[in-house]
Amino acid sequence: MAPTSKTNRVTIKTVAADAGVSVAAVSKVLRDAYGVSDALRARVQASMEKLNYRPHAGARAMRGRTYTLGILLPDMRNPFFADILAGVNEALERTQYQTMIGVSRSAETIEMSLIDSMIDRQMDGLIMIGPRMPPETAEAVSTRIPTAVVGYHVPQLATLDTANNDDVAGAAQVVRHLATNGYRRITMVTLAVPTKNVVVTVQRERGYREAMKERGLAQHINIVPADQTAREVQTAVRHLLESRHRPEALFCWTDMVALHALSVAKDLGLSVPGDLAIVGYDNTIYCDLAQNSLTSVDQSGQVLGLQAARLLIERIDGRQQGDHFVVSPRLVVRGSSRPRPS
Amino acid sequence: MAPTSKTNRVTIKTVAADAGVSVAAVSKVLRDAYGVSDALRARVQASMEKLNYRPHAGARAMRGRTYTLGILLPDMRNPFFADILAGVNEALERTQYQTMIGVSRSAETIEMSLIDSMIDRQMDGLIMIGPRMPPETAEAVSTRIPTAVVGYHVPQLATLDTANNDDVAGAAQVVRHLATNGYRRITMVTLAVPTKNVVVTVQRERGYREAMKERGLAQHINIVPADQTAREVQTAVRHLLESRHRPEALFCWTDMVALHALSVAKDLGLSVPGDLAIVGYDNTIYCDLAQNSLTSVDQSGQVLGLQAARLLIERIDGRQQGDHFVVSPRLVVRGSSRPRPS
DNA sequence: CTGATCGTGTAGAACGGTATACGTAGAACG
DNA sequence: CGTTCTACGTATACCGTTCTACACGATCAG
Repeated sequence: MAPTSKTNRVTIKTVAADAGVSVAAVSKVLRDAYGVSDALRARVQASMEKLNYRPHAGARAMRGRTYTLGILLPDMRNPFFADILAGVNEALERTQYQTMIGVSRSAETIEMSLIDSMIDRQMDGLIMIGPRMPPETAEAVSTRIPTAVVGYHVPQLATLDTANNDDVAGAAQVVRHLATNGYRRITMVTLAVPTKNVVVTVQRERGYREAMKERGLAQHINIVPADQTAREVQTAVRHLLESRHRPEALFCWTDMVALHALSVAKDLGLSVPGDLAIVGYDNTIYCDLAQNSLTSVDQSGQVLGLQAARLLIERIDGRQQGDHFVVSPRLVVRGSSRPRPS
Repeated sequence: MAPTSKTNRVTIKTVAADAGVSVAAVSKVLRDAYGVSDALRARVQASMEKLNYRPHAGARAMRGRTYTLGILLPDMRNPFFADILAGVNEALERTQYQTMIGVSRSAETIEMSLIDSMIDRQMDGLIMIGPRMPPETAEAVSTRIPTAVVGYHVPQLATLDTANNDDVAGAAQVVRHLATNGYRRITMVTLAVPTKNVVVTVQRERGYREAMKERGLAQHINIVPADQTAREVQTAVRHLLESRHRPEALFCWTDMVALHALSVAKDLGLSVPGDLAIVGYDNTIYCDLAQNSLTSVDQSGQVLGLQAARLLIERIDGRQQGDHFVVSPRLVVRGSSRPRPS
């Protein structure tokens, strides 16, 4: 038996009685609704304070808003997501909204079941971060609940809002930087997902491809997919670095992969960047550690999170057309991609 | 206006009508309650399936359970917490329970407001991970909502359950290992928090102190506090490594600190472990990367999470006495603490 | 002076479930 | 054969809010 301690919960009725007004009046004060005098408001607020009243979210969910936003995260391990969350929190600081996080472990089935349970819990809106679902599904979701999405390219949709960095440009910057520093055999390590244009990795692959052609390196284009797990990544990279035509540089779709690549390189006795340059994406805190000194693309996760939250609230408040925020990525050069000794 | 689309929501009434039974009967099936025949159950379940019915969490919260557990996390950046979450998820896989995560950013005020909002949302129970609050507060929380806590030492309390590793033993293992490998000036880098015995860091400090004395190194005992932020940690470590009597080894209370220490050491041109041994705690995924090769203490986050979830559900189901799970930590030796060259 | 308008507050029906109390039919029992 | 028990279902009060409809007094326009 869950001890709901029904004995003496302070409800809206208690407050109303204490303040000597009707329940409806208290509700109005709570919702900041029209038709309350300053005097009444003050009286009610004093009572709420005194009784330490807190509205019951479940009851609220029956009719109105819950003032809770759901956040869908692919995994807990990527520190980049922490930046995004920080931005979301910043945006919500001055509002009534709270967040609840769900972790999908990058599986579409878990993703969908989490979305369902967020809807069951009457979340007012949903922020999805790098979802795995196809765009039709995303659109379907957005018709059921106001939705904003980070790291997912669907600028054509009007039913949901997006916040992205320009992944094509970011990847292109990486390639140009490496090419300028004398690297030619640049291989990209990407994520093994069904090729859908909406996913950030596919956008980065495009940027990589285009920039390689632009620099006359088309014959060196090589995109290697690897799964999310540490083992998969390491075996893929190891295989690559032990091959006869070892790449001169690796462009990894995310920092975590780049860190694994650094590890494998070190294991194989290769020096970075002497024998191999490595570049990541996201510019997470680990890049700056001296033992990594990893060149990476900063896509301002905090800004993305902040904008996504802002857009979502606008939409909850009634906006109908899609709004799509884009930030320019910025290459942060560190030791792992210093000019190639000729 | 949030589109609550009241038009055609499938409720328990719809299901009851479709199955040709009463609302109460459907509710019984939902709750797996006593007094339903197999035939009725089957019929109702078929209807629910057909109509794609999903119970409304808010409505449920008014009287019964929400089947949702709140999880309180100090921060998103420590990968150790991902292990714990994995364990919790594992434990809940076969149950009806779902989780909602809140991040307190290590601030007691945020912590308390998150707890309040979890209670407002009628969570059936709460798992707190490494909370910052004093034990009296934790006890107060546990009287309001069934609570299990990970990484928080309050074995004397009966109102809440705990899952811990033996932090004293873990720290002692580190010191003994370093001492055996020839290190004498072993300094501990800990977290700057008000000294409360319940916190893991304080327990680890105790283990460090005891083991140092045991090995006759009492005169080298040195515990340096540093805040959670990257900058604070780095300046503290830098100050330490530039001092006249530079320590021979650093025992860091968590891996993140150890990684920063590695970075500072590399910056200062110190070789690890040649000039300085470094040991962390938690054995997170980063320890195993070759560029870190960090000796660390494994406290099986997954097991802790799993046990915490198990204990919490037991308590929700009515257990009154406290249950306290303890796992033995295991030292994982890597390159950063190899024997000292004499 | 009359009716309309405005500002403020109240009453009470939802909302979608849960849980209690109770009805009923058939079986078991003496 | 009457009584009690058991198994299964139903009717309905209730949970704590929101929100629509409306009441009421004061002010204002004509």
